[in-house]
Amino acid sequence: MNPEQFEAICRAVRGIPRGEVATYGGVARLAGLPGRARLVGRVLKIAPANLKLPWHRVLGAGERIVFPRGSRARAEQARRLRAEGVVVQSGRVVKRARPDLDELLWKPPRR
DNA sequence: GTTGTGACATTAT
DNA sequence: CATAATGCCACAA
Repeated sequence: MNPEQFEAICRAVRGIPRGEVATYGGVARLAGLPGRARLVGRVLKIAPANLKLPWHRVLGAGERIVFPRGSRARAEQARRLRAEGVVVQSGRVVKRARPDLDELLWKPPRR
């Protein structure tokens, strides 16, 4: 990939707020590279750690962690997500830290 | 140049 | 739920 694409993808990933998540395909689209989900994965893999990218907020389709069960990365990602208040169950994000729209509409807490 | 692999996605069966 | 077919394309062998 060229440097611009690398930058665009890093920017998109950096743009994911704490407690929120995005998918590889979604990041690709946000980066202006629709259909290039694989490239996003590659960038996250080769991105130097000093960039401090919130890679743990990037998930596979269906908001699933893509790393193999039992792998170190798998556990690490779940750990980091939970540290932000995200609910992860069997490798899948069940609930974000901040209430989503559906929840607000279904359960308006205040009067 | 060809092939296999990979931090993926989408659609169809 | 699972598997397969496609699309995508960088990279290493």
